[in-house]
Amino acid sequence: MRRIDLSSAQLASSENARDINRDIVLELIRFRQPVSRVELARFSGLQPSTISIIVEQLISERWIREGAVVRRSRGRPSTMLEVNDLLVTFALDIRPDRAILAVIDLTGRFLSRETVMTVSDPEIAMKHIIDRMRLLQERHIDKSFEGIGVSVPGRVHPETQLLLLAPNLHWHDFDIKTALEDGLNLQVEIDNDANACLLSESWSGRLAGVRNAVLVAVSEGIGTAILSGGQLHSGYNGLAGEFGHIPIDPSGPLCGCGQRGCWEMAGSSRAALQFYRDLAPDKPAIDIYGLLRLAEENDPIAVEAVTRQARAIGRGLRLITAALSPELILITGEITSGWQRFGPVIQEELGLAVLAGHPPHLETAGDGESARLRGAAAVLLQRHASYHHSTHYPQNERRLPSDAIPVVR
Amino acid sequence: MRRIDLSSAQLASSENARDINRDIVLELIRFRQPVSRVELARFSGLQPSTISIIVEQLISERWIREGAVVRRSRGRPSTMLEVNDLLVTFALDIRPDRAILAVIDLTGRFLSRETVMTVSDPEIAMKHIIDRMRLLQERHIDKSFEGIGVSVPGRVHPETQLLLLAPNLHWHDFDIKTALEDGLNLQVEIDNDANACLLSESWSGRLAGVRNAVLVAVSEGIGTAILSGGQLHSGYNGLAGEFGHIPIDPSGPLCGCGQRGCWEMAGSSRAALQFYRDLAPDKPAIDIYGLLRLAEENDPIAVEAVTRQARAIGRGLRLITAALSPELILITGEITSGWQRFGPVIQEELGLAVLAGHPPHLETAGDGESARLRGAAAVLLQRHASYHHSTHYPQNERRLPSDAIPVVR
DNA sequence: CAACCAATGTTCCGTAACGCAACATTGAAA
DNA sequence: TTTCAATGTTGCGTTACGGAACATTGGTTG
Repeated sequence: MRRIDLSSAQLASSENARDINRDIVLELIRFRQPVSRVELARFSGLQPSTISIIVEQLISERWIREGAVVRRSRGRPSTMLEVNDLLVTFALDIRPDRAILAVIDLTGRFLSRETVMTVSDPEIAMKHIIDRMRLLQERHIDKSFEGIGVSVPGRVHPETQLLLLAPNLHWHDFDIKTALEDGLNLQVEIDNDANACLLSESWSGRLAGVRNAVLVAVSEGIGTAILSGGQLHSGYNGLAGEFGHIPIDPSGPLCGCGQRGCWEMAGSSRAALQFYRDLAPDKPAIDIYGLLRLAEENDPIAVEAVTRQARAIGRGLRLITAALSPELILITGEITSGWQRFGPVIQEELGLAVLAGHPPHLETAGDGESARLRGAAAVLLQRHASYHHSTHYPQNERRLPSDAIPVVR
Repeated sequence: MRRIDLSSAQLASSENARDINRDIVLELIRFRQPVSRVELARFSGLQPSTISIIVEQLISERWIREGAVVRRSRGRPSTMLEVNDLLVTFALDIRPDRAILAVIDLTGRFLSRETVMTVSDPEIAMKHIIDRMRLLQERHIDKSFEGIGVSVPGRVHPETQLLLLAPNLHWHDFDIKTALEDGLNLQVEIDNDANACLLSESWSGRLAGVRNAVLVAVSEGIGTAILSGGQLHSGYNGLAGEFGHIPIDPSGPLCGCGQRGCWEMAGSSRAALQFYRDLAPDKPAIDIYGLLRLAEENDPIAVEAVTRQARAIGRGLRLITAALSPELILITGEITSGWQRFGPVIQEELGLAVLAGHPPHLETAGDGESARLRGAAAVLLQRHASYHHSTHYPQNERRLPSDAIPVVR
């Protein structure tokens, strides 16, 4: 299949081929390390000669390094290649009530991970975070910090990286990117938390071969991320994926967004707690983990509350399926800890899909916090790597005289 | 931005660059013809030497041809290049009640256009269509027919091109592609009618620079097509875009699909007629054009019926906006003929978007029938051109031994 | 214990791209 | 008739990848 939108396409030159193949090789090393050059040639389909050159480049750029020399029964021993774990990134997961700061290496391993503070005033919070980052840099003095990836519970403008929408976070009009860049002189990349989770799954190799997927993060609200054609769909201005505020029940309760019966108001963890309170107004207040524990202990009211939530989630997924027909739907959030019981409920509701074809596969994605942190790191590394290349091989700028392409707009 | 899904990526070689640049050049010629080689170099950013080689190739493949020699005040005259209008395609737009057959050249001009028949038995209908096509081939004996593009009111499997879902068309289990291929020995490509309309807009250059858009085809039902990242989003199995059956009003009437209050049941032309019948049960039956004419003549009941439809359309668009945040929403269908009056109603309802950022631009796309036909031609030409290249430059197949890439699936 | 040999990785050459600069072409303007 | 400005072509340098010959290496084998 050919790209449709040629008029805005970049010109191609032979360097493009190298960029693509280099990425493929790095990807292979990430997943198959330790791996020899000849194995890379076999796996990738590239010639050993080409692999050697690409590997030399990747080593000189410190993405990878030579490791053990492995002797087999016959022949020249192979020099194994592995990802260079001296390259690390900061990952910052900002939540409504706290922030998690981690140091993650290229393989996705956590070198450190700490809860930083209760967020109140963004200025103070950021100062605190920057101080902690300086300490971590000193502690990992042998590592090279490539930048800072940030996951936020809100929508971020793809260009300016300013917060556009973060109802659960009271950090409006605060420029996270600039604050961090000024504080540490590192590259900063910010993205939505659901997007980060999806990127994390992609980075981990789980989405290999999957070109259309949706990740649904069920927590206090519901956030979604869309993978379309193997790419994150951020929409114009980065606002895509707000399925959480799609009306699913016009007779439902009023949502903070002003509409009635948003999906969030029935499918989120907050909604499950509300169901529980409605069903058992006299019982003591609990949190979502308490509710799930009760449900696991077969407390009928708790089971009913979470089942209602699960049904609502399933109904929303049906809608997403009609809209996007993804191959795979990934769920993260607290409800995944009760998956054996409530996964089938969601699946059943999703299976009521009215249209032809199989419903999408439904699976859980790992722990939300780790996923968001790894995703934040992935966001950074993706952009960082691109930037890296483009400085090595300055792309020809396509000259666009004022009358170049008729943009009918 | 870098592609996420590298593990399924094809290897790149220098031929890729040529393919991309060749497409860019052909695109430029399509939009700027007649155009000289030097102009192409200026517009594209490629060197004149490179352009010469690419142009030579395109001429030898008969995509373009040399035209007039233009003398300017000074210097060597330019040899203008233009798209070769001897290359034509069949475009077939299958509708529930009829089929339209056209011959379209590379520039999108119609060389012929006729309504073929009332569709009943697909076997007979197809036989009739093939006969007409043979006649047209004889009539345009000087042209070279590159293939047949087909637009159908239903979903088509991207690989097998079999009808998956066509509630309004009773052609189940009939293999259109094979029937046409066997009948005429031409390449056949089929796609959904909404996708065809979107491709037609893209082909016409209207979507230049727009990477996220949604087209909404409002007729008896509602069909949508999604442009994500500059590419058609067909979803897994080609079933994406079924927004028409998204529940928008659970208390609404029962839809043929078994659900209650589907968007189609309030936003389609059929719904507008139903509104009219409900409001004026005694008035004589009319069709949608009659209703729109009445509305234009300020018949209050007709105005009310179409206004209800328009509001429903706007509500659905709000939902699409929350989900996908497109830059542009295009509307086709009968209601566009009352756009001055009802466009603002839709716009107003869309403007109630609860989220940050501007709502998408809302515009009409041209006449549905022409768009579907041009889109059908575009579907064919896109695939045809890709095929063409791949035979000229056989891509290296990427060897994938059984243990090549860990597909965690 | 030395020659063998199988597997790894490198080198060298051919081909296909694009960029760049010198050059050829052309015909009106001076 | 000469000049010259604009178009288009040719030839060379660089960067890709593919392919085959070659170098490397160390256990295996006689």
